[in-house]
Amino acid sequence: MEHYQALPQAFYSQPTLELAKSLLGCLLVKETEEGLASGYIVETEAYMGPEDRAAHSFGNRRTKRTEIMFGQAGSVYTYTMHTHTLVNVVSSEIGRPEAVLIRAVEPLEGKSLMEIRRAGRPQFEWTNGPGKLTKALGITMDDYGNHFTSPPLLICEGWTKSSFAISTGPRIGIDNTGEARDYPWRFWASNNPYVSKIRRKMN
DNA sequence: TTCCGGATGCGCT
DNA sequence: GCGCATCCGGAAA
Repeated sequence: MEHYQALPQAFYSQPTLELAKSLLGCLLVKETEEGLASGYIVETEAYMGPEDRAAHSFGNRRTKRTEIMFGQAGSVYTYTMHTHTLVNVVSSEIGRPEAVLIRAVEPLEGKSLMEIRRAGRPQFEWTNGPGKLTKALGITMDDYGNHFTSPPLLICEGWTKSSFAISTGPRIGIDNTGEARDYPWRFWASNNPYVSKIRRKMN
């Protein structure tokens, strides 16, 4: 992990919607006792704090779980839901609880490890969803409150910005949140096979 | 397409 | 304390 150069703190000081786009193509790296695994971020969603009905921090809700969202940009916000761990990048200034959810990555290193962690499923299903990528990379609640500039969980420079196109659309899985449901705060690398599948909703 | 695991938080009793 | 909902995924039906 020594030869990985984490993006500097300054990277995280851009506005949340900008950060959500800037994170696309960056390399997410996790080291565990089993070994190192990494992938390029190909899908993100922005959660815009107190005014965003879909955010855990809506209305400045401040609990043990959301506490880190009020902390320094670049902090790791992990939470569990329905048995899965999801990972977010805290953004905005201290006291403004905004974050970017990492929804999908493209596997780069540690593929044999990922295959085992993902129970032998085909490669395109290792990391094409927020709960899947944490399992494949070995991201857990132990990462909560750490910072993406320090091991064992890093965000590093990846693809050059001009090498791929960015698509935009509404977020996934937040159907019961009023108008916030339709905000186009999901970003992904166009035509990338590792972007998560849109969950069919049954209205 | 339907069901449900199981941590977290909330609103109510 | 209890019931319910949730930024999901896998297996059953």
